[in-house]
Amino acid sequence: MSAGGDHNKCENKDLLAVRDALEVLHGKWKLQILIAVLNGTKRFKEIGKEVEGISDRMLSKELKELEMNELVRRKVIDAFPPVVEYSATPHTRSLHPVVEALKVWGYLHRKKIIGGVEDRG
Amino acid sequence: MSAGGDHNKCENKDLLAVRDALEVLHGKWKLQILIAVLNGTKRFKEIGKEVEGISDRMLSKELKELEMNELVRRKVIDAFPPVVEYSATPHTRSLHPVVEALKVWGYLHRKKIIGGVEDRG
DNA sequence: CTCATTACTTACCTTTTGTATAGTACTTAC
DNA sequence: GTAAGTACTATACAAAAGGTAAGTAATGAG
Repeated sequence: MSAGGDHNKCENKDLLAVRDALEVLHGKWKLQILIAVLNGTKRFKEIGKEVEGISDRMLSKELKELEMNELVRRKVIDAFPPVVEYSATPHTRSLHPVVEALKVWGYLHRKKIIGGVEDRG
Repeated sequence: MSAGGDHNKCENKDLLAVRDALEVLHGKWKLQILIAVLNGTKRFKEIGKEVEGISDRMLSKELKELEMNELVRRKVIDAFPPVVEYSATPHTRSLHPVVEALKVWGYLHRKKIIGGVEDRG
C-alpha cells in the first residue's frame, strides 16, 4: 500500500532511489505480473495462469497495488460473464531495463550458482 | 536459504530467469547491502550504518545468505574486538546493471508517483 | 568489578504473505 | 433447477519476513 506514500528517508541518494523502486516492486509476484502484462493485455485468469503458483487472493491484491502505482491499467468491460482487462502503461514500459537486467542476471546466476547442483530435487 | 537449491519450475524461460534472480535478491535489505559492499569493502557495523534501519539480526541473516550465493566475501581478521570485512565478488559486480536499472527507475518513479504528493505524512 | 567494543545469536512478537475453501453476481446451456 | 463461466471477496489459518531487545565472548579502560 504505497501509492505516493511512505517517503523513505536516506542520506545516500542512490540507495534512496533503489529503496523507492523496491517499495513498489517488492514481493514474490509483482515483477512476474508486470512481465505477463508487458507481454500483452490480459484478463485476470490469464495472468493467473502465466504467473504459476499465484492464488486469486494474491493476484487480486497485487493487481490493486500495481494499479495504484500506475503500473497496470484496469479496464472493465460491461459484459455478462465479467471481463476485466489488464494492460501495461507507459510507466510499466519504463520498467523494461529493470526487467531485462534481472532476466540477464537470472540466467547468469543460474549458470554460476544453481546450474550443476542437481541434488535436492 | 537457497544456495544452489530450489529449482523453479516455469514454462516461460524469461519469467524463470527473473524468478531465479528474485529468489536470491528478494526482501527489503539484500540489494541495499549489496550496494553498500559494492561501494567498497566494509565491516559489519559500517554496512549497518549505511543501510539505515536494518537491525543486527537482519544484517547478519542477510549477509549469511548473500555469502552462500557468492554475493559477498567474508574475511575474519583474528584481532580482539572482532573484525570482519565484507567485500564484493565478481558475481556481485555482475549485478551492476540490475542495480543501475533499479536506481534509474527509482528516480523516475519518485518523480512520477511519489513526488508532488505531499499529503499523507 | 563495571563499561565499552564488535560481530553476532537468541527469544519473542507483529506484520506480511500465502494456502485452501467457499461465496457473490448474472446469464446461458442442459 | 443445476452447472458452468468470470472476477473477485471473505474467512480462517499456516508460514515467512521483519522488528525489538537482550545476551555472548574477550579484553582493555577506569
